[in-house]
Amino acid sequence: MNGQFETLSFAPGYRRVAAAIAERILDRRLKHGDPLPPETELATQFGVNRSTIREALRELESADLVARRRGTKRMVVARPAASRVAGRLRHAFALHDVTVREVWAMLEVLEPPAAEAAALARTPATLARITAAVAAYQADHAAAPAAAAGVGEFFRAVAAAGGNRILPLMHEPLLQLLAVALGVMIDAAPPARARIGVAQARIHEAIERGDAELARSWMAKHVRDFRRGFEIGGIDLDTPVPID
Amino acid sequence: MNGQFETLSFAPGYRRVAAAIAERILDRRLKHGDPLPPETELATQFGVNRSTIREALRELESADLVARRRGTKRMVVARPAASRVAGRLRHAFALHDVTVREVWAMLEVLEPPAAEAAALARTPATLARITAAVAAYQADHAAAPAAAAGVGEFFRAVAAAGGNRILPLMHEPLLQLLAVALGVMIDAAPPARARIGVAQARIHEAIERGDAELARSWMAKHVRDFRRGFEIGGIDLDTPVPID
DNA sequence: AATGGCCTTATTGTCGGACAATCATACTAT
DNA sequence: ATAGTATGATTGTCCGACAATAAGGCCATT
Repeated sequence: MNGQFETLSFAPGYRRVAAAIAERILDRRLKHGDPLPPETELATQFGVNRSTIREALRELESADLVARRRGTKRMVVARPAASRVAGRLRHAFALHDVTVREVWAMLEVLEPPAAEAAALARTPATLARITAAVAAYQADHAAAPAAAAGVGEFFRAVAAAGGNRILPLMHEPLLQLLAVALGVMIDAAPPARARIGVAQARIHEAIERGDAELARSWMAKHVRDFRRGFEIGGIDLDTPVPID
Repeated sequence: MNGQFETLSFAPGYRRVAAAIAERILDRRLKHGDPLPPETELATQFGVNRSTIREALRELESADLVARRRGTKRMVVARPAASRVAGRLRHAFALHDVTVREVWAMLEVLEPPAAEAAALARTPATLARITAAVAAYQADHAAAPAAAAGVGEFFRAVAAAGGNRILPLMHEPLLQLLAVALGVMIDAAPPARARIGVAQARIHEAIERGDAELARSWMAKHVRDFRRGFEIGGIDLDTPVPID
């Protein structure tokens, strides 16, 4: 505060309205699932025009703090689903020209602990999802895109089994970013497909038996293996991740 | 496709407009920093009313795909900054009632590899930031909030030194979520403050010397220590993270 | 009782026009 | 070169309007 004035802040009405509603949602005065008042009522309550309200609502809608169920009119308070937040993150990463190497390095950080946690916290339901993912991958030996999707589902199932709700949110954008590169890799390096199947089976087995250390080490090997696959597939690790 | 019709999708005009512009941005036809055409021109180009354009713009603005430089009128194409994305993620986590334990577990996953990477990829500039963070923490022995902020800055500096641009984006929301709990902990458990200082110094030293293994193990110990701090500070690990 | 048709009302999506505030720019005077 | 001034472009906000449609109540049919 040494003699300088702080920059005084303007804020357009639509932004202030959005902030006010967001605050109500974040401090739980508006709970998840509550219907929002109609636009006209919001307009009178805030003392602004309906157009202004609508712009604020678009902002909140884009932030996934409010949503509309399909084929319905009233808005309800929502909470951001993993997939939506992941999409936002994916955009951010893509626009920052994140490279395949960086995404892969993050997977190398996240997945082994995820497997370890899954082995410790598994339940019949979460285990079933992993089993299904492994089976689906091995059944689907036909198309590369399907195989790539199968790889993603396996990681998702393992992450979900760990019981930490932050992990799925964080690695979802990574999986989305890698989807294209994975497809290329599986197409170009046929042995990779088989090795992935073996690794999945081993990891699945370790998680099923509750052997955390084994699950971790196999997962580490599994992720490390991707790097060779990318190199064989001719994917330059230092180019920006390809977008769909 | 077995006899079921796919749900045919309407989409309001403002959403289609937003999607069209977003696509142009994501496929780089509109580059970062490019000015957007004025609203009236967009309206005629899309053949819709300016109100519709404005609602679409609010959506893109909230997604941080477009932004306005302070005190200027024209919109420019932007790319989501770390802080904005982190805020969005923090909201999502908070609304999902994520617990202190979950946040802390993620730090336990992310920070040791971050320290390891920092030791391998450090540069004079990134090292200087870590040095400054350690010094600031040890100078600021007065207020708990300041100390908590210092802890955050240390983690940020280490993450930035690793050179992977995804990591800072991912752990930023975790630090924001933990800020409150850290303040409480530092207030309630005075010895914790000293131990944190020691750990920071050791990690800093290891990174400076390029000793990746030492950096990793000290960071692991450092994060593990937080758990004890939380327990001593009377913070229940299984309650939702406190929001500011 | 459940189902489907019909009507009324409430609400949203979109439009057109309007106006003040203010940013951008060119021009002028010092 | 700098500061003032005039002009046009652009945004923020308002008003009023209307078609389309979701919500909800009522009624007849099965």
